[in-house]
Amino acid sequence: MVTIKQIAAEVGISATTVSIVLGGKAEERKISAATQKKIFETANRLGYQPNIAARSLRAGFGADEIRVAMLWAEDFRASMMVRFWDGLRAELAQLDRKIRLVIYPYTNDHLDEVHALTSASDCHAAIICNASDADLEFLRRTQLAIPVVLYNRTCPGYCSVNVDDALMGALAARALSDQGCRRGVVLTGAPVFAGMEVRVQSFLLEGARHGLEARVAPYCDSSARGGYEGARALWSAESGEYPDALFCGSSLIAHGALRALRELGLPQLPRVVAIGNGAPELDELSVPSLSVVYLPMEEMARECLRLLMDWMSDRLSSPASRLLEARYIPRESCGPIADQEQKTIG
Amino acid sequence: MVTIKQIAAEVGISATTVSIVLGGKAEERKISAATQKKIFETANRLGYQPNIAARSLRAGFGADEIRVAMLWAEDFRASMMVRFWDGLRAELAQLDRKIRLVIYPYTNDHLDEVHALTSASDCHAAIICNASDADLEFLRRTQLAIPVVLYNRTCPGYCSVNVDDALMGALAARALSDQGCRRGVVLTGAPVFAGMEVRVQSFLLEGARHGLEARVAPYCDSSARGGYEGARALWSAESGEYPDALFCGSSLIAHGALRALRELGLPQLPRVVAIGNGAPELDELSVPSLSVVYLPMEEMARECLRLLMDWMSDRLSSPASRLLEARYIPRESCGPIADQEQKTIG
DNA sequence: TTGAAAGCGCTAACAG
DNA sequence: CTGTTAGCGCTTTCAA
Repeated sequence: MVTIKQIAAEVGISATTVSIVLGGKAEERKISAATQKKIFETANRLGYQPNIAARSLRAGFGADEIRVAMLWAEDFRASMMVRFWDGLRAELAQLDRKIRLVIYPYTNDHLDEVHALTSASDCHAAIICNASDADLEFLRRTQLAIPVVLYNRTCPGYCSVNVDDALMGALAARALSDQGCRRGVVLTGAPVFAGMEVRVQSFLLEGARHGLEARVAPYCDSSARGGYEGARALWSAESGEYPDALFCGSSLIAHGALRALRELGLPQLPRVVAIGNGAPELDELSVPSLSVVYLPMEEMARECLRLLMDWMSDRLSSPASRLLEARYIPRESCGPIADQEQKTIG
Repeated sequence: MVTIKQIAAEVGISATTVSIVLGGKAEERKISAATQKKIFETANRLGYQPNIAARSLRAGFGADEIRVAMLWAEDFRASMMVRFWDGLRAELAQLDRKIRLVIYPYTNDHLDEVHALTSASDCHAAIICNASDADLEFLRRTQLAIPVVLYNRTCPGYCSVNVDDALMGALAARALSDQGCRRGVVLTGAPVFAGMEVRVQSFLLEGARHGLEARVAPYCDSSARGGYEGARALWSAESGEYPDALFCGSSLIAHGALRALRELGLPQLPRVVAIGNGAPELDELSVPSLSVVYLPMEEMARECLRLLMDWMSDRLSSPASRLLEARYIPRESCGPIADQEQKTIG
């Protein structure tokens, strides 16, 4: 990288003068127009960019802030980023410490390439979201340079905030079976981590236990369009009796599916339950409104940050994990669970 | 802020040793357990946090990256942040330079408190989104320390990327009047910048010109719920003839309104057009699917970044503005515009 | 009108 | 086992 020293050498002048000119203080320091011109030209020619770290160090600014990285996989879940971000922001507002939150997009299975984790010179701490199995494997065998909390994943030696994936699947099964459903379909995207499969397996198991026979449809794209096309294909292929229950891996998939089912003009719509990972607002207003097993993402984000603060300030003697509760929220697409004591299920 | 020097002084030891211990190299450097203990205790007691700027400078890491701030107002538009962020990410992938994008949330009317803009020691450049009129006034009278591009705002002396607000309103009016609508309502949130009012005024004007008499409803909350409640109130209050056209200030508002209108069981649904600032995917799949005047947010984000790069590398001799095209996208909630030459409207 | 020197906080090399 | 020194890139005195 080109520095003011290099520019100075190139022009045949001192670094001080270069700093003055590039810092916009040429007039008050009465630097000659000729010198200014040469400096600007050279800076542009060499593609000079100031070193931010050097400037902040010198200015002393930002020394009091704690920089926390929010690692978010840049895939179909990008649209869900805001809920998590919102949760973190809400928690920040409560905290006394000055924290700067920085989003680090990363690619699944390439967490090992994120320099901020393996060096301590980029961030003070990090929250890792959406880790894939390969990413978890990397974490397991690596000693990171900074304290970290995992969102909805577990890994030995790490703090984490989780929901009970098995319970989520079971709740969905119970909701549908309690409404009298007997033939179910699971429509979901290709699993990117073990928990997704746990949800589905648990759904199948708990369903079977309550008279709901279900099968897993071919994986669809994890989007509204994926849900639309997936549901359309499923119901079009059906020759005999239609399924009376649909369990979707995400609310986006469910919204697409609902639209498709409606278009098909079926005599009777199946009941639908989804993992509620999207904006609740949209789930409430779809036609019909969407019943979900609600993923308390904002609350989990807040908990991640709290845990991280505790972990950083040594209030925790060893890595801790916290489990947050996933609730079933009945809406029009599927009625309530008969048994009030949801937590005993599974 | 507490530094390793202070810890060293407190313990009665050199800064080097403190650095070694806190850097996790105590074993290989054979620092005595007693010293380590004292250092850790003191660091915790004083609440030591390493100075990131000093570390990066020392490590030489990050010197090659350009840090760009994305300033986004933390209000109801937070949910729209992802589209913009996605657009920027797409453009980043094309660029040769190594750029680090950092989201800086700010509060409208308080842009002047964003230190990153007035000091050059935090970021190399910034993209300012959602500026309010007060924020623009601040920009007008201030000489910022870093190059900046404005998203969907204009301000003398600044680069900006815009859409034609008047055209957007006019397109909505044309779509509705071309479908034979005669009585319209505008449902929108309280305007946070002049462009929102321009859209509405232009809608009213172009409507009147084509036989569509419209009025502006009381401002609703800028959310799906706001649209739901707003539409419900409007149609419930109606005694005589119902409006046959609805123009919504955002797609979220429209989705709420659609749901409300459907619930009311009207003999005939009004035609609906919204400013398409949400995820197109959702507009396509609502019931009915939503016709919008599409705000090309991702494309605008990319253009912001391109403009910023040009501006920074001195390829522009003076601030430039670019205008992107807003298109009407007919879906089920309102048919097409008869005149193909949309751009001549207004 | 310009330059020399000091120092922001940290760590690596080297010396005891 | 621990300390001294130097220097990362930059800006701000202060001196010429």
